[in-house]
Amino acid sequence: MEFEKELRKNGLKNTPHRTRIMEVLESYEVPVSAQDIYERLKEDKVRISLSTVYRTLDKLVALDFVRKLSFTGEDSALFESIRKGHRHYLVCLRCRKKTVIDKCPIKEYQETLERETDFSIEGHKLAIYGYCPACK
Amino acid sequence: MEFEKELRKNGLKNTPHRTRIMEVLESYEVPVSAQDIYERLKEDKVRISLSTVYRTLDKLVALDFVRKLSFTGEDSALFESIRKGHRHYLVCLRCRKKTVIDKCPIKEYQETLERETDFSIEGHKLAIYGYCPACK
DNA sequence: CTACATGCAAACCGTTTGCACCCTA
DNA sequence: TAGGGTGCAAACGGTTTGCATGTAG
Repeated sequence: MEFEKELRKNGLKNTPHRTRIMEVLESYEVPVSAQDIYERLKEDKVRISLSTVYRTLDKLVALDFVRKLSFTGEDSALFESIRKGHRHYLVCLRCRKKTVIDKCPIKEYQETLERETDFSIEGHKLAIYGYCPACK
Repeated sequence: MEFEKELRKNGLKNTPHRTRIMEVLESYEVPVSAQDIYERLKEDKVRISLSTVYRTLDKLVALDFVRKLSFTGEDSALFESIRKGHRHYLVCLRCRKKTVIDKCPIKEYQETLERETDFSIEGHKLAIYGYCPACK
C-alpha cells in the first residue's frame, strides 16, 4: 500500500490512528477541521486525543497526503485528502457551505507566470466568496 | 475627506490614531500585521496599544478601507489599504518575500461562474506560492 | 528492544474583551 | 456632556509541546 510505504520511507510508523484519520478525511466530500475529525472518531468509539489528530495531520501534510486550507471567516484550519484532486471552493459568506469548483482557472496563468518571473512556482490557493442561491 | 466622512456616516469618530494607522498602511508596499503597525507607531513615538490597532483594523475592514489577508506559513493576519487596488501576491516559500501580481487571472472566470451557478459572487482570494530567484 | 507514537495537561500566541477613564463632535 | 475611543490586563481558543508511558517493527 502506497500510504504505508510512504510512511516507512520517512521513518514513520503505520499506526491504527493514522489509518483511521486518513479514512475519515476520505469519507468527507468537503474539508474538515482537526476537531471534526476528533469528534467523528469519538463517535466511532476510537480512543484518541486531539493532539494526536493535530500531530498526524502535520505529518500527512508534510508527506503530501493531505492539503491544509484556510478560509475567511473560518476560525480553524481545514484539511482534505490530496486524492480529491486539485480543487477550489466557492464559499457562501452566510451559511459557510462550500461548493467544489472543478475547473482551475489559474493553471495556465501560473505557467505563464513561471516563464515571466524566474520564480519556481509550487502551487496556489484560491477561494471564491459569495452568497449561495438560498442565502442571497 | 472621504475617510473622515465615511467614519461619520457610520457613527464613528475621526481620531488621531485612526488617521495614523491608515497612514502606516498606505506607506507600505506590501501587507503588514497588526504587530508591524504597532511597532512602527511606537518608533514614531505614538502612544498606542496593540488592542487599539486590532480594533481599528476591524473597523477599517468593515468600512472597506482595508483588506485582511492570510498566507500559508504566516502566523498572523496581514492588512493592506484598499487603495492599492485589486492585487494578488506571489509568495516565496523560503524567504517569505511577496511580489505583487498586477493582472488578476480570475476576473473573467468569476463572471462566468456567477452566470453558471446562481451564486452572487462578492470576491475571491488568491495567492501563488513558489521559490524566488534568490531562494530556488 | 529501540525509536517513534500517544494521552494528558500545560504552555503558547495571535486576537478579543471587560472595564475604568479619556476625548471627539 | 453623551457616546464612542483607548489602555491595560485578563480571557479566549486554536494549536503546540513536555513528559511519562505505550507500541510498531
